[in-house]
Amino acid sequence: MDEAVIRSSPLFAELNDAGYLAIRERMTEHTFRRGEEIFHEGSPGDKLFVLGAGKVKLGHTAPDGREHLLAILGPGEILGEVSLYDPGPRTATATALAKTALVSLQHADLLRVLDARPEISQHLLRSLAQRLRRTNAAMADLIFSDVPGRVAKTLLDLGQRFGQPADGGLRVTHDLTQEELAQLVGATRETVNKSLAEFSNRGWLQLDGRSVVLLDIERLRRRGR
Amino acid sequence: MDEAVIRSSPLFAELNDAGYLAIRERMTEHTFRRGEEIFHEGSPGDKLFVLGAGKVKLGHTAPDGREHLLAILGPGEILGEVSLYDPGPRTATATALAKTALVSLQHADLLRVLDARPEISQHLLRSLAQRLRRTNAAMADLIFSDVPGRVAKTLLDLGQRFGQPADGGLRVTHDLTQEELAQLVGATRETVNKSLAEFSNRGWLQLDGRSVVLLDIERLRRRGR
DNA sequence: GGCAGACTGTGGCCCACGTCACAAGCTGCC
DNA sequence: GGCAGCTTGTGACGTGGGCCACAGTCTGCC
Repeated sequence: MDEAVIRSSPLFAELNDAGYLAIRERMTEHTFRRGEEIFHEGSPGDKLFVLGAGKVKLGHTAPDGREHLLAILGPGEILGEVSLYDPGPRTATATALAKTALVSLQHADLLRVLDARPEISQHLLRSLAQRLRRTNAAMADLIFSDVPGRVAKTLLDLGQRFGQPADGGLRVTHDLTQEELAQLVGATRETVNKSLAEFSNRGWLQLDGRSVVLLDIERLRRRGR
Repeated sequence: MDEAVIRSSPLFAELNDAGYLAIRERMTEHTFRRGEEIFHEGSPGDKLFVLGAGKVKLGHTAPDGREHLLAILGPGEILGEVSLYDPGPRTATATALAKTALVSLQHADLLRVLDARPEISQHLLRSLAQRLRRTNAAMADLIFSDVPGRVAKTLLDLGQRFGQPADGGLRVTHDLTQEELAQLVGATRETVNKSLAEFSNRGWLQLDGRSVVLLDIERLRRRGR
C-alpha cells in the first residue's frame, strides 16, 4: 500500500504517530487513471494533495490553446501547495499520467497542524524555494540550450527521480507521450522525436514506449549542458 | 528619505511603531551606485535586503559565461529572501542598476521577529508564491512568444511597476541598457534593438536612453500576447 | 577638447527548429 | 478481427533570430 509513502512524506515525517493519526483522519483518498484531471486551472484551490503512488503532470494552457508542462510529480511529492500560501484560483491543471493514488487535505485542516507545529512549515517553504530554483534553471535552459540538450537534461532528471537499474542501464518509466515530453521541454513533438532517434542510434539510450533505458549517462550529461 | 518606503514594505507594515523600532535598530544601511554588486552568486546568503530607493537586477551566470536576468526589483521590494527559506549559498547575483539605497537584516534577527509575529511570514510566503507564478509566466512567454512580443510584454510590465505619466504617454525609466534588456527577455542585444526600432517607428513608443515613453499601450499589449 | 570605451543602430549570412504532410505501428473497443 | 484513433517516425520547406561585422553616437575622464 502507499500509506507508508504518505506517512513519510516531508510534510508528515516529523509528526509522532498520534499527531499523524489526528491529521490522517481528515484526509480523503482518491484514485485516478491516466488522463483524469485532479484539478483544473481556474478552479478554487482550497486543498492540497500528497501523492501515494503514480505520476502527475502539472500543466498550463495558453489562451490560444497551446499547452506547456511545468512539472512532473511522483510518489511522496506535494501538489497544489502554492494556493496554500497565496490563496486564489489554481494557476495550473494537474492530470494523472498513470494510475495514481493520492490523498487530499483541506487547507484549513493543514493550517491547524502548522499552527501547532510551526517547524513543519519549514519543509513546505523549502520545497517552494526549491521549486523556484528549479524553474529558474529551466528558464536558463530554454535560453541557452538547444532542444536535444533540453531533452537529454530532462531525461536525466526524470531518471534521477524515477529511474531504476535494469538491462545494463537506468530504466526510466516516465509515462509521457512524446507530445507531452515536448510540452515539458518547450519544443514540438517532431523535434523531440528526432532528438530521441538521434540519441537512440548513437546507442546512448533505448526507446521503449512510455519508458526509456538510459545507457550512456555520461554522454547524455555532456550533451545536456 | 526612503525610510518611509522601508517602513511600509509588506514585511514591516503590520508592526506597530515599537515593534518596528526594535527590528529597525538591527538593520544596516547601504548605498550602491550603478554596477556595484550587492551580493554574488555562490557567496553565503545570511542576509535579507529591503530596497529603499533605486533599482536592482537579479542575474544568473551560466558556466560558459553567458548571463541571464531573473528579475528587476524596485523600491519597497525584498531581495535575497530565498535563502531565508532554503539556507545555503546565493543562487543569483544582485547588482545595482542606478543609485540604490537599501537596508540589510541578518536572517537570525528577522527570524526572531517572525517567531513573535507569525502572521508576518504570510507576506513573505505570498511574495515567494507570486515570484513562482511570475517565473512560470515568463517561461510560457519564452516558449510561445517571439522576441518582439517578449520585449513588449516586458516594457508593459516595467511600465506598470515603475512608469509615470508624462509627454502624452507613460514614461518608464528602466535603467537598463539594451544588452541588459536582452538578457531579461532571453534574446540577443541586436534582436532587441531591432524590435525597439520597429516599435519606435510605428509610433508605439519613443526611445530615450535608459528610459522609454510608451505611447500606444493598447497596441503594445496586443503585440505582447 | 580630445580620446577611450561603452552603448546603439543596421545589414548579411546561416542554421535550428517550427510547420506541414504523410506513412506506419499499436491499442482498444464494438 | 477489423476499423478508428492515438502515437511514433521522417522528410521537405521556410523563417525567426543568433552570430558577425561595422558605423555612428554618447559619456566621462585626463
